[in-house]
Amino acid sequence: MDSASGAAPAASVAGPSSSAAAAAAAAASASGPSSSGAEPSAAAAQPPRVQLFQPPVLGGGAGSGSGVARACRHHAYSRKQKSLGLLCSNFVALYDQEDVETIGLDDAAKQLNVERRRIYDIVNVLESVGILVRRAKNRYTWLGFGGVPAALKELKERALREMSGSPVLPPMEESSTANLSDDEDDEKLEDADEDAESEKLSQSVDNTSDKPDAPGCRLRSDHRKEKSLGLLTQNFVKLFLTMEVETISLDEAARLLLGEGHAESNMRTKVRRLYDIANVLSSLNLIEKTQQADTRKPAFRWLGQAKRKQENTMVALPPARPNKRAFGTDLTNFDNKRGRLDSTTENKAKLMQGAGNIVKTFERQLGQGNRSDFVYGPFHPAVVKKQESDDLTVRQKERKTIQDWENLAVSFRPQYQNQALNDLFGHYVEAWKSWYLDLTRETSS
DNA sequence: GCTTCCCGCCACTTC
DNA sequence: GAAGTGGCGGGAAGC
Repeated sequence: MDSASGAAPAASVAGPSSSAAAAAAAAASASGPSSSGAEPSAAAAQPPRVQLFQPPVLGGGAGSGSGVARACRHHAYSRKQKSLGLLCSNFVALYDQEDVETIGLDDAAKQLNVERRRIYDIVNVLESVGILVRRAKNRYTWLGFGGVPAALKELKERALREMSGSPVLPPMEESSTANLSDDEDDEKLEDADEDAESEKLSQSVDNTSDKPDAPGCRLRSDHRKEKSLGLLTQNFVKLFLTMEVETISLDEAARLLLGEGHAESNMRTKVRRLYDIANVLSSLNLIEKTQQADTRKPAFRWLGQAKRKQENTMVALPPARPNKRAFGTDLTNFDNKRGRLDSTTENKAKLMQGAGNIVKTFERQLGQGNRSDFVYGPFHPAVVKKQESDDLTVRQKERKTIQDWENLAVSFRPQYQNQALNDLFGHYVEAWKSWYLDLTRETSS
């Protein structure tokens, strides 16, 4: 299959960033839902009805040999056209319709003209933020963006529960012991060490959705799950949710999620995955790429729902992103070598620096004069809030939220094994405290 | 030269 | 045993 030749009239890669997705969305709605609630079989048989941005097919979906694919690479190949973010936008445009209920992976792969493997990536991330849910093999149920707030809330609560001092693991939970034994049994010992050490967030995953099978299998699948993209996504999001981190670099995130003292290769792998996740999340407008103020390192800022005006129109339009790189245009130029992650002291210094930045941004938010701009939670309806900013009920709501936060701060007993995380958290507690005091004074007057 | 991230191999899981 | 799932890291595009 010659790929490049068939390259559909790419809805303009060069066009306005969102045009591809927008066009996709428009086209999608014009031509009706693709695999609407219809029967799986029926859906699978459908030819593509939606004219989405069609990247040249390379070595994928059609089962072409990778050699051919690579051979085709020379002309017309552009990563931008095949990015996960764009794919995600198209995916959302395709399925975010009123009458879409179920999604078949095959169908999706076919419609989007990509290989299945890529669909798994997208779907795993989407599932972890509640946009869809796996129903059966090959079948997902589309929940849409309406499912996001609940998912995030759930995520946050879970994270808080995990961190809230309750003994590291629920007795019956296999998590950490399992991890341990699993790791020990694992043939990849070095790997295991790192994992065992770094499960602070991962072990959290009370991913009980799976049937309690034979213990042996369980260990293995747990181990696998612990490294899953979905889980990593959740933990990444948790960083934003629980700590209200406004921006975080992928390096930091990887470090936080992985813990210190792990192999560099592990870090690299983690960061690679985080790139994947970040691209998807940013195409959902849940995060956006920015730069850390002083280090000028690329980082991601949590947008949550705050910036999403209306659920329905919020169909994954990448934030003014003329091209893939634009969203990360200013690539870091910090002249560190890859090995930079090895030095623990340096790590620590950097983390603290990062924490400083985060606190700064946090403070910036707080001190922004008109506090009504502050978004308490990821899904606080910022727009409404603005309108009613001087409304008493809003004040009360705020107050309640604040109290919630305070409760959190008080009841919280984060037990990060990672010292840096502890330090980081300390900063937040301080920030919360002063903010809370300040606000209490105001609201009660 | 470095960052970003696509691609597809292949191990593992599920049917 | 076959099909589905997805971790993983090589290596190339992009800057």
